Amino acid sequence: MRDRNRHDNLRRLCDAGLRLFLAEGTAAVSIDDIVGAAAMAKGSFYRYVSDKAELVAHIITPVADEVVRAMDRCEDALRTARGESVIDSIYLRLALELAQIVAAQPTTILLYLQEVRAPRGGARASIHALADQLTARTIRLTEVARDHGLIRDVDARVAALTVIGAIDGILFATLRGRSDRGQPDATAIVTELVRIVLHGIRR
Amino acid sequence: MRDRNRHDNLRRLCDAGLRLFLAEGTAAVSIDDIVGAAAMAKGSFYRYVSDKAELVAHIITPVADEVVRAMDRCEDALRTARGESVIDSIYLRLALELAQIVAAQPTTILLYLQEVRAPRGGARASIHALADQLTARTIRLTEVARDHGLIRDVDARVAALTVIGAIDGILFATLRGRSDRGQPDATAIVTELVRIVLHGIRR
Amino acid sequence: MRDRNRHDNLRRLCDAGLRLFLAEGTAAVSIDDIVGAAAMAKGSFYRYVSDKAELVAHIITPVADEVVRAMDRCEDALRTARGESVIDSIYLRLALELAQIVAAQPTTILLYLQEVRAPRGGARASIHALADQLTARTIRLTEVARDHGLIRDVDARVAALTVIGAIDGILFATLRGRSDRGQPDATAIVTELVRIVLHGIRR
Amino acid sequence: MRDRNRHDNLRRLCDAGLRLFLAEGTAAVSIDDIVGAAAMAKGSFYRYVSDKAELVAHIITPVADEVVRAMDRCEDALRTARGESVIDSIYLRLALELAQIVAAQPTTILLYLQEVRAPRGGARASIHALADQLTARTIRLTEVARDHGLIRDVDARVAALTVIGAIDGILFATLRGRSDRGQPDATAIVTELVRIVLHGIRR
DNA sequence: GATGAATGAGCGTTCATTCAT
DNA sequence: AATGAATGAACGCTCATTCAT
Repeated sequence: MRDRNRHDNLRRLCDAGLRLFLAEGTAAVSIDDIVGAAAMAKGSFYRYVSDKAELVAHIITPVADEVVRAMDRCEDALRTARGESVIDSIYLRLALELAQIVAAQPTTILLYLQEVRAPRGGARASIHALADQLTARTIRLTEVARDHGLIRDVDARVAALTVIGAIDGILFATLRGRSDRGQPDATAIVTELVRIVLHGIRR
Repeated sequence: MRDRNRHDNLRRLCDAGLRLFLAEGTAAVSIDDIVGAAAMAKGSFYRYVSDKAELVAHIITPVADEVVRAMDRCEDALRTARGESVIDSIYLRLALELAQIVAAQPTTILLYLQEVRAPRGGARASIHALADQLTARTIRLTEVARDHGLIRDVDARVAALTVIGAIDGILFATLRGRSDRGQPDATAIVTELVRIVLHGIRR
Repeated sequence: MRDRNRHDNLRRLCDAGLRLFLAEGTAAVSIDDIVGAAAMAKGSFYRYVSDKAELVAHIITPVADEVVRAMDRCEDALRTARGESVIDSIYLRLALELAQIVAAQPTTILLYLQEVRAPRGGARASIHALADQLTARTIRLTEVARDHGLIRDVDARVAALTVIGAIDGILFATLRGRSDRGQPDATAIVTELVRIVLHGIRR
Repeated sequence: MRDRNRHDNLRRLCDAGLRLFLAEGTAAVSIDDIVGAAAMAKGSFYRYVSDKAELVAHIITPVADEVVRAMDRCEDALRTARGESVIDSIYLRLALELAQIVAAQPTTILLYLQEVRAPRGGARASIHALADQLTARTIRLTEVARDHGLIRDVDARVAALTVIGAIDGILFATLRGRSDRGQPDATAIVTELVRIVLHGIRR
């Protein structure tokens, strides 16, 4: 009962925070704004999180963990894979898993995309932590793919950043566009992304 | 002489502001920080600009105007163009002109890319104004191209946002990456961008 | 049984409070700190005492009562005493009784000495109450002594405050010094105090 | 003119702070209280000092420096002195110099005495710094005196702390007593102190 | 009786903005 | 024209106190 309440209140803070962060940016939202939107006293905020950065982390981390796990599974699968068609399906699977995450949590992903370009600092530690994980894992994935002869023999780091940049840009444009007028459509997004990635990188 | 002085001081504010905005984000930089870095009294700030948003505008607008003019020239040329090879060269010319702007003002472009995803509000009016202009003109360019049968018959708005998203993402990754370790290389960036755009959109 | 529990809990609060008050001062210790150190819920604090001042009173008052009773006994004895050697032994007896209290409750006495100089207010009501009692009784003792011709014919108030000041200062230096490195030694303290008082005041 | 103003305002803050600190203790006085008493905006406080501790330091340090210098002069004089009467006059001179400081700045000295017993921490850094200096120098003075055979052959540290404790206690009782009903009388205080010190320590 | 969640006033501190010099 | 002192609203955060469970 107590735990239930605690969980509910933390959820209300996260929901209110996410909504406000998307509308005004993490830097412009005050603790007062958040507790006001969550219909809660100011002091209660600090019962659930130690500061705004931790609230952002509560919003980001679950999704971040899912994303990182999907990429790790992809990397593991690639390391033992043989045959081009198998490898293709491994990448496709990653794309589908990521698309499901995006479809399930579009607003959290949008928050990430919205804030990740801001310089480190402020309440964005968890956002840049995810960015760092994504960068490192994408570089490793690209190295594995190149070592399998799947993609052009390019600098893995440059190719990885380019891919991330493109996906990130298109995803943001899509999600922000949708969020401006309704719910995002996961299928459309995934189609777009897979097309871009495969067209841009494959030899 | 008076004007000369005024111009120099405004320039110093812009330079200091740009440097700080890139390092910490527009939201996190105080007027005190700016006048401190510009070695100027706080009161003088308000003699040159009315607030932080106007300083950002002073930094962004010249570059924004150049970008918009280049796109307008491209649109004008396209409207009267006949023959596929001519049209190809018109697009290439746009790409080159934009690349020159990026190469000439990489930090200003980086500031734009860094801040454009943050929600409207704060000191970002001029940044979102440029974003709006870019979106509107890219959509029009896409419509013209589609009407000429140059690109696949897609929703012009979706295609435009996708292209902007991809360019924007790659450009940011490139510029931020370069700015982390030295000066950006315009030629490399142009090559990358042209390749992406042509691969992703042409039929 | 109920009372036993109540008494134990109050004791735990007093012990935790005394330890924290000595380490950080009554003003700097929060109710949270106290219940945390006493391993008790915050709400329980208010079941046992109404606020921090009352907790301080629970710590101070028992010792204060002992001190006051010893002084009262001394005063009573003096009022009926005849002969210088008798009177000498009455003073000596007071000194010994006080020394026993100090030796039995050095930390409580140290808390008193540490806080008594802070202005009235805060959680110090009981501490200043003891100070007031000490002052009043010392003045009366001095008056009695002067009336018996035992000490120089000085302003009793000035002499009393001087004696209190000196004892208080030396006692604090001794107790704080000892508490810095171990348990205080009652005998040494008594010796010191008696020497000072008798040297400083007697004719 | 600007400097004049700055000096005046800092002075107003120190005066208001000292008055409030004496009335309520440094811990209980808020910045709001201080700027209210100094008839100044809250933000101005931070133009003159960085926090409450620095304001206390501004009040204490000038007096602390005078005290320390007087003790250093005494120590220097003692190290080269020959003959008991010379040495006596050196101590007397120290007592007079200290008495002049007390007479000139009784409220600052009272603040020191009032706060020095509170545990380290809060805004008391400068107060404990002075306490440390006094302790160290008193121990050295006592060692010199003992080495000259001027005082009983005791543990210099114990003797020093005892002397400080006694002076400190009497001085506080005197100053607080006076400040309760009027201006302190420097001559009376000095007489009392010299008598105590010489009676208590000399062989 | 015991708990700890909830509250909101109050704290120290920062900052954009104004204005006398 | 240039300065930087002055302002006070607003921020992040703490805390004594209350009260439903």
